[in-house]
Amino acid sequence: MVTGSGNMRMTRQRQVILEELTKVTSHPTADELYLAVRRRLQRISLGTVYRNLEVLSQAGKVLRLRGGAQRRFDAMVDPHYHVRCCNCGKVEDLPMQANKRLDSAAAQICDYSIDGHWLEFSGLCPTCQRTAAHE
Amino acid sequence: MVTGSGNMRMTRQRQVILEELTKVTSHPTADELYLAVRRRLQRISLGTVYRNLEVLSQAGKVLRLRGGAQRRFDAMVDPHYHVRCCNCGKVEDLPMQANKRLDSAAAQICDYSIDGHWLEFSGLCPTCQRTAAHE
DNA sequence: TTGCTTGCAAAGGGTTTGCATAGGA
DNA sequence: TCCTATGCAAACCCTTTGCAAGCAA
Repeated sequence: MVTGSGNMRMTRQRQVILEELTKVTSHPTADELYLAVRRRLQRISLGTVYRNLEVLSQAGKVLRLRGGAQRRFDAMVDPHYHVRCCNCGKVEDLPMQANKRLDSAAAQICDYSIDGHWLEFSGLCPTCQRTAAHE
Repeated sequence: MVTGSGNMRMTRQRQVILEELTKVTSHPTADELYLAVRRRLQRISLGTVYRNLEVLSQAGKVLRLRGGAQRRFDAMVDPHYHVRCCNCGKVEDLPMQANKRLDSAAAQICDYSIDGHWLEFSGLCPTCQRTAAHE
């Protein structure tokens, strides 16, 4: 297990980053989160946001999304799935329960010790569907 | 559909890139592939490799893997799943059939027009399991 | 001949890092 | 006090791009 929250100091910056991330469901990038946090801590630096997101995700308090060109983050750390719009890149949570049976199935057909999976759907979001229809 | 192979010229570079990618199952990065291709075409540039991987993936002849810090590619374009070693980053194919029912399930619980999904397992590869055991 | 492709090199953009200072515990 | 965390800015790394020359069709 690599989920030790260890001796992590709860600094004001770290706290505000976590609070702002918890406020939204938009899976912001580090930069988007930086903009939000800066409204409360004017002197915070982007580097601090990156460093804290790294620390927080190692402590299991933040989820780092896979895929996409840019890294995205989520304060919802319970296993869940996502949909990503293949046109605008938006990512949303899916109210679908993570299926642990997939892990056992995978474990049976390969020699890895499976500890989880990532499932992401892709498609057009409603907005982009409308845009596409007009073309 | 955006899968037109269009009027793509089959240049020597493009052909060798595709051939070298087809030879391996290691899901190489652009740079790794560049090294392999350069053994046959000494003057090829990394930019050309990137450009061709982009063109080939838009033509549906190459699969661009998601996730991970670096982009990886696969000549196996039929839908299939992967396992990624969370220690060394290696990616392998899984002999597991892609489950289309997942798409319908997702389509029912969100308003995206789903056109596919990405399923990737994570765990320790046999090599890293052994390394971990010695510590 | 036409215009897509290439090699080269520079630019881009997101993320990481070194360093002196600040500040939790 | 002790040591981690911060702000700042430079460094990094992968990827993209502009341009003149090359080459497939």
